[in-house]
Order: sequence, then structure tokens, then C-alpha cells
Amino acid sequence: MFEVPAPEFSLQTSLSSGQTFRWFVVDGPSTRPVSAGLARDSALSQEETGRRWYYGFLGQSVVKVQQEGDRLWCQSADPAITPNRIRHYFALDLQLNDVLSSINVDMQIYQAIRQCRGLRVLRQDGWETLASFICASFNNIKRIEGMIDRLCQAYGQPVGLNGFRGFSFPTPEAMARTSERQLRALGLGYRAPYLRATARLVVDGKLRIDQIQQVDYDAAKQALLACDGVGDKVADCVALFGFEKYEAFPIDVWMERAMRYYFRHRRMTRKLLHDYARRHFGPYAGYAQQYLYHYVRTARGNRGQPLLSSEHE
DNA sequence: CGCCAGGTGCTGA
DNA sequence: TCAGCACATGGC
Repeated sequence: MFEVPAPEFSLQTSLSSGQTFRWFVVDGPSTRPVSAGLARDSALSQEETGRRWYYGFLGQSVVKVQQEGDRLWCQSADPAITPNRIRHYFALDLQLNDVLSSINVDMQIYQAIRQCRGLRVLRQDGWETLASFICASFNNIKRIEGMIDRLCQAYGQPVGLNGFRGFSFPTPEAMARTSERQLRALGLGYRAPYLRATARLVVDGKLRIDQIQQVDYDAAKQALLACDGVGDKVADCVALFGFEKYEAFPIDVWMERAMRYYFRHRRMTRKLLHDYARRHFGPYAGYAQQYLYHYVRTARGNRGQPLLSSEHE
């Protein structure tokens, strides 16, 4: 067990903001893991909720994390999981106040920041992020989590920590080896061939995951768009959540709702919103996106938008 | 039951 | 370049 300073950070908000699909809480007497995103509806007080243990993966290693005020308590059986590794994954080295100041340019984002302060864009594994967001297209978060969970059970390695039992995320090799038929059997639907084709692209060395980290946003996006099942939105998600491209600004139906604020009665296309947002928010537009996204999905009475589904209540 | 979900690829103007 | 359409599946 070790401790990591975590100022200006909310673990719960960061894990439940739709950027990651594989953090769990083991609540109460039942040892059944529950998605971190769904775990906030229990009768626990804010204080207790803040101190819940979250189980997740950094690469292939299981980690257990709990927030207590301005610090994290962490545990892992893997010596590779060091305080620095934790700090990097949760982006705790980033000066969040400076980032938020840079994007705080209007009342809409101001409200989002006020409500979601402490939300950080995680630095997730590139391949896992790519594969996950191929599954995420035209889908809802609950089912995405289920699909990915079944993928891991079928093709990952069993790992555990204390009472938690899970499966690591499958390698590109494991996914390239399987068949479209088997993937469909896991409920992936029409995404099955996309996922397999993308895994093959990686295995064949035609998409170099390790190089995307080094290149700029435009080059990264271009490379990602070459994958089957990856369009503008998914490419932006993967660039932002998996490769630290903070200019990326993914637009889905929730962002269309959030950005109605800027285009009252004007006609909106996703390309228009994307180009506008990047100019409007600047080099950390991706942070603005994530704050707005979480804001419209959790805020009540947000200018007449429908209230949230039970998923987040 | 019908509608919705962190959209993409294909087609035809 | 851009609108219109099909596409799997499960939660609500």
C-alpha cells in the first residue's frame, strides 16, 4: 500500500465520466464488481462514496485505488505499479488549474467546470482505448461496458487482487486470432468485423500504436482514421483518451446537446461544432469537451434538456 | 412495444 | 463535399 498526492482531483468524477469502461467497485457484502460509473447511486454519503475502493487496470496490472481528500491510497501486487505510474495514469502531474483557466471562456463551460471540478483526462493504454471506442460507436455506455467485459473474459488473462477477480484486456494478437463469428457471439454486432480488422492492422504492423504517441494530433488522427470502424468521433476519443492529444474534440449526441448553447437556432453539423470548439477552447479543447460531456449527462435542468436516465441518478 | 445509445461506411447527387 | 440510409443489440 502506498500513497500518492492528488490535488485538484476527483477520482469518482474522472472514472464515471465516460472515458473509461473498466473500473469497478466491490460494494457491500456482495463481491460482485459493479461498474464505477454506475456505483454512485448507493445510499452512501459523499464522504463514504469518496472513500470507496476502485479496482481497475493499468496495462495488465490490477490496481486498487481509494481517494481520501487530496491523496490517493493505492495497492497492487505488481512492483511496476509505482507512485509515478499512478501519477501518470491519472494525469496528476498536469496543472489542472491552468488548463481549466485556459478553457474557461464562456458561461456554459464555466458551469461545467464548477460542477465537475477535479475531472481529469486519464492516460489510458492506446490499444485498449482504440478497441474500446470501436465498440462504443452508436451504442450506450452500459452495453459498451458489458461488451468489453465479455471480450476480456473470452480473450484476456485472469488476474486478481484481494477479493477482486478480473481479466486483463486482450492483446491485438488475441483479437486478430479470433473469428468474426466468435466476436458476434459476444454481442458485438456489426462492430465485430471492424474490431478484428483493426487488430489485424496492428499485428501486421500497419498501424503502429507506439508511434501515435510521438506524432501530433493531425497525424495521429489520420492514422486512426485508417482503421475500420473508426470515424471522426472515435478517432478523437482515442486520440484524447489514449494518446494525450488534448486538441481532440469528440462529438457525439450528448455534445450536440451541450453545444446547442453556442448555436441557438442555427443549423449544426458535427464538422461545424468540431471546428468551432477547437478554435473557441484552444489547445486544451479536449478537456472542455470532457467537462461539457459530463456536465450535460449529470446536470439537472440544464436549459430544458431532459433529465438524466437512471444510469446516472 | 418504440426509442435511444460516446457513429461509421457506403451510395448517389 | 454532403445528405440519406443500413447496420446489431440491449436498456429503458
